[in-house]
Amino acid sequence: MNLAPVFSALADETRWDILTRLGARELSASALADEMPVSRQAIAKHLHSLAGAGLIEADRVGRELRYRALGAQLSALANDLDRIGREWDARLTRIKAIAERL
Amino acid sequence: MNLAPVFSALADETRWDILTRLGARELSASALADEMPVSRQAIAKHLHSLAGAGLIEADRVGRELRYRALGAQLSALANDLDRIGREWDARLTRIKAIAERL
DNA sequence: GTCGACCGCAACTCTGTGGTTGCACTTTGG
DNA sequence: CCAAAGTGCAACCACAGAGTTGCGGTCGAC
Repeated sequence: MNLAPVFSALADETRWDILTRLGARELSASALADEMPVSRQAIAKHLHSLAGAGLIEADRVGRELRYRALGAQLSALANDLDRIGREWDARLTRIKAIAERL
Repeated sequence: MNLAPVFSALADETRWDILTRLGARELSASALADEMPVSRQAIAKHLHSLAGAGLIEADRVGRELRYRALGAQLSALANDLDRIGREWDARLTRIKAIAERL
């Protein structure tokens, strides 16, 4: 599985800011733009890439789109990372065990 | 804690390629350049940013630097992400519970 | 001691993308 | 019904960074 695209979505400071705000409460693009120092269009682009990475979802409420963060996606990513990390360390300890047997 | 720098270290495809190779066995910059389609200097830059993010370490062996991936760092990151993801989802289920009480 | 392998630094190119402004479209609220 | 709020699309600018080439330095092998 290819993790780089998801990390690239998470790598931007502004995008992470947006994500944490959406983790705390649902917000529209305009509402986010009101409380952040960038234009609404910049926010909209970030929301698109975040949605593309499966990290947020939107619901229509009246004429606005309320976005919310999807924690399950983050947890799934965390699972993959943990698995990979353990693999690497397992290899190291295996090597070390062989070395000590000499 | 500021996660964006680590994310941006993980956001590049080539860097993941390097990381997974180092997860399988220790390699020098030149050795990596031999088996990858980019120059040694490009590899060296990636190794610097990966080391800066605490994802790899190097040992001197003769005149070469052998790099290895640090799985513990990945697992630590995984922990943080999982915690955050669960927080977000916990908030959602809390809201949903309140909504259903009406 | 010398040659070759490995590393590091510096300058340069070029693509990707985060940000902006401007305009047009839809929809709600009064 | 009309104004304003909310969104979307397009063109443009500016900077970051991934990649290259070139050179110099250091250390091991012979």
